[in-house]
Formats: sequence, C-alpha cells, structure tokens
Amino acid sequence: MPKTTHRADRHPGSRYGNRPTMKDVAARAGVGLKTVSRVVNGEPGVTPDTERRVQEAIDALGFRRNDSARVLRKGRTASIGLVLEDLADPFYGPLSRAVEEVARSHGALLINGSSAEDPERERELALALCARRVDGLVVIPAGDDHRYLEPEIRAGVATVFVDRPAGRIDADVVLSDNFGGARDGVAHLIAHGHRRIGFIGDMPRIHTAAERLRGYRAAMEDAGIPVEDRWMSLGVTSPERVRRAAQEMLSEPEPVTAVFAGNNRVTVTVVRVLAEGSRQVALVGFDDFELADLLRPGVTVVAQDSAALGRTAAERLFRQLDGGLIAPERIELPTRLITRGSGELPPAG
Amino acid sequence: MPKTTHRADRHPGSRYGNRPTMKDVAARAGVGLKTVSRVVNGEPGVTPDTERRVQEAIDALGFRRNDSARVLRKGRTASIGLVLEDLADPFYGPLSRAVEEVARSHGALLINGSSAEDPERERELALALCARRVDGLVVIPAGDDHRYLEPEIRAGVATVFVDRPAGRIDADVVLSDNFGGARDGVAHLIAHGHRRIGFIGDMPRIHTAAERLRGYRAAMEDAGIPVEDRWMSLGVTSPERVRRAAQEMLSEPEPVTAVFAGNNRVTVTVVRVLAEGSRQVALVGFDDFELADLLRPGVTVVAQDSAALGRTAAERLFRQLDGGLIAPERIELPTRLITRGSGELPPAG
DNA sequence: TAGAGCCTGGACAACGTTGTCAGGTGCGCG
DNA sequence: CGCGCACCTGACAACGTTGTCCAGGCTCTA
Repeated sequence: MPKTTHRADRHPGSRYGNRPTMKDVAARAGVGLKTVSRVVNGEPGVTPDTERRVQEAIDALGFRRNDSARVLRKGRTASIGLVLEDLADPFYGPLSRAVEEVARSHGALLINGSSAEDPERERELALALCARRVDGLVVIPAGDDHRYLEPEIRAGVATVFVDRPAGRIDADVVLSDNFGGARDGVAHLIAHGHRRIGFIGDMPRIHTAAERLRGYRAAMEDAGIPVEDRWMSLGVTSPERVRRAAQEMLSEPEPVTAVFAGNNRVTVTVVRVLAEGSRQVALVGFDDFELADLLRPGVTVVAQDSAALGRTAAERLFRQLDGGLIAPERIELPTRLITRGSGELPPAG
Repeated sequence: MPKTTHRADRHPGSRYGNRPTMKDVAARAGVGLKTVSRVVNGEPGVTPDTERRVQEAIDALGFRRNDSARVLRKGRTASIGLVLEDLADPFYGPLSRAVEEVARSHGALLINGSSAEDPERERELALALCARRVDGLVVIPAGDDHRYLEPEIRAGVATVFVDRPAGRIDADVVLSDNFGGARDGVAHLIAHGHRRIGFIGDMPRIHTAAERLRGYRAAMEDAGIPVEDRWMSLGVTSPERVRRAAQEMLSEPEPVTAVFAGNNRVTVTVVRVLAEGSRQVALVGFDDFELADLLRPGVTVVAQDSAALGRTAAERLFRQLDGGLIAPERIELPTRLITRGSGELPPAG
C-alpha cells in the first residue's frame, strides 16, 4: 500500500480558508514556482510578459508572501524586539517611537512588550522574542541579572540596553547622565541659596535612582553641606508614600526649603503636595513632563531626551547587525536643566 | 556524480554562529528528534529519565525553539498587530498597553507600528503585519479606504478598528461616543450661561473630528442658539494655527465667552493662549490629559477611556479568533465629563 | 548555418518544526 | 508461558519559501 498524504495534516490547527501560496499562483499563471518567487521579490530575469501574468495571478488570488517561511529560509527576520517597562508611561512613548523609526529606516518591524518592572516577566518576554528570532533586542532592564541572554547573544542576537545597564553581562548600554543631571539640578538649588534640600526617589537598587542619589550627595558635598538622613526618602514609589514623605520633610522643626524629585511621577505628586500647602518651597524634578511650563510656578526640571536614548540605542543595534561584533560600549547622553520658576524660588522661612 | 549539499546553502544570508536545533539536541541526548519536540512542548509520553537527558542537552547547547518554523508548521503565530497613529502620543500609550495585556492573557505577542497619520504608511504596515501572519489586527485608521484588507480578512485575519471606523469595508469597530461627549460638553457650557461658544477642531474628514463638531452643533441647536461661522475653526492642527484661531475668536467685537476644544492638543494650546490673556474665558476640552487638575483653573474635559478602547477592541479580536466569524459590530464607549473649574466659569464681559 | 554564449524558467533540496503512524519494549493477565 | 495491551520512541512527510543548478531556446557572430 502506498503512503497516503494525510489530508488532516495539510493545514494543522488552522481554521483559515487556505491562503494561496506561490505554488497556487504558479499554477494559475502557468509558470514555475521559482518564477513567482522572482516576481514577488523583484529579482531580475523575468520577461515583462511573464511578470505581468504572474502579477495578475497574484492579484486574482489575493496572494501575500508568507514571511514565516521566508524567515525560516533566510535566517533573518527583519524585526527587532523592544522590552520596556510600561508603554503607557509617557517617558517610554517617545523612546519606543524613536526605536521604531530607526527600525523602519532599516526595513525592520518592531515587536515590543512591557515588563511591568518585573524581572521574571522581562526574562520571559526577551526569550519569547528570541524564539521569534528577532534580529536584535533593545532592553530596558527590570531585573539585574541578564546572564540568561548569554546564549542568545552568542548565537548572534544583537543586544543593546537602555536607561539602565545590564546586570552581570557585558553589553552595549545607552544611558542618560543621571549622576551629572542630578548633581546639576541640586547645585542649581544650592546656587539659589538653599541648604536644607530634600531628596525623594526610587529604590537605590534601581540604577537610575542610585545614580541620581549619588548626584544629590555629590552636589551637597561639593557645597560643603552635610546631608541629614531625614532629608532623604528612598524606595518611595506609590503616590501615597511620596505624599507622606514630602509632608514629613516639610513639617520638621527645621523643614527643607527645597525638594529634588527623583523622577517624573515623584515630581508630579510633590507638585500636588506643594500646591496644597501655603509655604513656598523650591522644586527641581528629574525628567521633563508635558505642561510643566503651564503650572504656576513652572516646574524646573532636569530633562533627559528619551527619544534620543531610543534612537541612539537602535542605531547602535543596527551597527552591530551590519558590522558584526564590536566591543560593548557605554554611551552616556547629557541631560539639560530647564529653568521655569520652581527651581529658582529662594528659601522661605 | 552525486548531488552535493551546497555548503553555502546551509545557512543562507546568516552571519550567526549556527544556532542549535532540535536535531542537535537529539544527537547530543542520544534520542530521536520527535522526543526533543515532545520535551520542549511539554507533551506527555516521555519517561522522566529521557526527559532529564533531553533537558540537559538543551541547557548545555543553549537551545531555543525556532518559532518561525513552528509558525510555519502550525499556521498560527500567537501574535497580533497594532497599527496606530503615533506611539509617542499619550493618548495611545494606555491603549497600546491595554491591547498588549489582553494579548498577553491569550499568550500572544504584540507587534505594533505607527502610521504617522499617513494612509499609505498605514497600508504598508498592515500588510507587512499580514505577511508576518499575525493572527489578528487592531487598526486605528489613518486612511479612509480599507478595501486593501479584504483579502486578508477573507483569509482569516481577525480585524478590529478602533477610535475611527473602517472605510468602505464592513468590520468591527470600537469607538468613543464622540458625538454624545461633545454635545454634553457644550451643553455644560450652555448650562453655565454661555451662548457665544467657540469650537476649534481637526479636519472634518477625520471621523472623530466630524462627530465632535456634530455634537457641538447639536448642543447649540438644542439650546436654540444659532451658530455663527466665525465661532468655528476646523482643520486646525498645528499649535500656531490653533493659537491664531483662538486669538481671533477672542478679539471679535462680540468675542466668544467659552471655547470647546476638539482634542487634547488643541486644549493644551488654548490653555496657553488663555493664560496669556487677561479675560476670563471658559474652556472644555475633549480628551483628558495628565495634570489637567493641577492647572488653575483645573481644565474641565470630556474624557474618553483610551485603555478601555484598547481592551475592548482586543477582547473583541480574540473573540473573533476563538469563535470563528461573527457579524461585524459597532461598539461605542461612553465618555465622561470631568468638571475641574475651567468649564464652570461664568461668561465674562 | 553552426557554435558559443546569454537569458529565461523550472526542478529540487533545505530551512526547523510538528502531526501521523509504526515499531519496539515491558508488563499483566489468562 | 504466551498473548495482548499500553506506553515510549523514532522515522517521515509536510508547512511555504529561497538558493543552486541545469535545460532549453534564443541571439549573435564567424
């Protein structure tokens, strides 16, 4: 008995009205399979007449090339992955968009996912993207151990980290100058006469938060001001806790006269607290945010260019892809102090 | 002469250090190819001992399943596409994130792209996603003719449109109640005593803009107020033009006493213009935005829930995928008027 | 007009995975 | 002790595409 082709195997697990393939197009146009491939890919060596026939068959059948099969054959997917913390965070929108634009200019698509600041989820996502055989990966780390990516990198997946460095592996990373930015911001407050300056920021295990704290300390030390513990509030993330921390600093016997906010979420909450109180307190925040100029007073910030972070990272990624291996590098982008009023208030009381 | 395996063909176009395949794992573990497949996919029917040997080989080689090949074989990609206007726009961040979460809960990845409000680019993107064989497509239309998607939909690509309806094809669409929201917002102004109310909005060829304009007219008509042409400014997009339009309305002999802003970009610019002037003008904006409550006065808005739009659309998409074909439906989500002060100002002058 | 060379088109294998089926082993039961 | 059954395991084809090679027809030149 001859082997039978098992009908049920022809389209396993598919509910689709079978899509036409190149074979179908070839049959309809009365040409060979490879000729269709040539037409679809614009390869030379097809007479105009044949090309026309093939094109007609394509249109008639509504054929669209199956890129999965193409990828399988060619080894490259023309897509890159982006793992970030939260797409809904306004900081990451422009970053993501910038990565997308660079990808687009290289003919690649962008697949992205949010880690929700969960290391395990970051890992899952990154590995899922690798299983899809993305050509490269841009990662905004949530975790601090990225050794799980070693086999992937060895296998040729270009990888660039953004915003925070990779943990326990040597890889390209693009950062803002968190230390310098924070130091400048705090120095700005000091220059306007403040000495009791509060710092509210994220957990120091997060690299950016640690660097900004270091910047704060450096500026204070440069000015010869000893920092008191009660001026610093670390690991504060939820709006409620930021609120409480700010209120505490402001209700001491010798309250702070200025606050440096470690990121935009903190800044916004502090603005709210200050708006409720009567005392005039200076404020500089890390990260710019929309409408900061419309508040009264306008909020002085240390701005980082999130689009530039994304663009730089993506360009670096494609340089890896085009040029083969290059030594991992750490690229630091400058921040910019934008004065709008809140940071120039003199100490009150 | 026997056929030779052409070495150059083994890894066409690939610069990778060859990735291990199931075959390699099988060889190393001393088992058959299919057994590896079974272990990788957690299929039953493998002795614990065999499983352990395979697992060790997997770890040793750093094997990761090639999902492209899997997709080719299975017909489903477990990924969906999202075509939106601009990821960097704060309105789309939460929407995109909501789609991602739903996708994730269905085990799917999200591939997204920005059309930059260009119909041709929308088309390219959507078709590129189809070529990747995404299982479904969520589209925020930039163009107004989506017949190009017909073959795809026929071939089984689930499709849902969001924010604006599809053009010239019959498909699922999830919208905000733009008409009702705008009517309520304008009625709110009328209820606070305004009669000369300006409207600044986008080009009426954009569905949302047209609907909001219709809502404005309806509210005015309900109140028996004849609308004057000079109160309406349509097709205004750039901040400069919004600025000019607002200034004109306010410098008429009989200036408007209130403005209804057709979207968040317009609202923000109008806030700026009003902040510069001395006259007190009421304002209601369509779309909420961060910090609207922190401005003085707080900005009253008609809020749409962009996350709910995304969530609803994605859920609908997966219902299509799970349940087969269902009749296209138009789902309209309610908007919510949030009063914060700017919309409750009485007419001045 | 014959031969050389070019151009077009097609046959075939291979990419890495999964579904199907068949073979083999060991165990329990009669 | 033998038969049947359950359970593992592996061989094989197929998914849709592209790279390579070859065949055949054409043109051009000597």
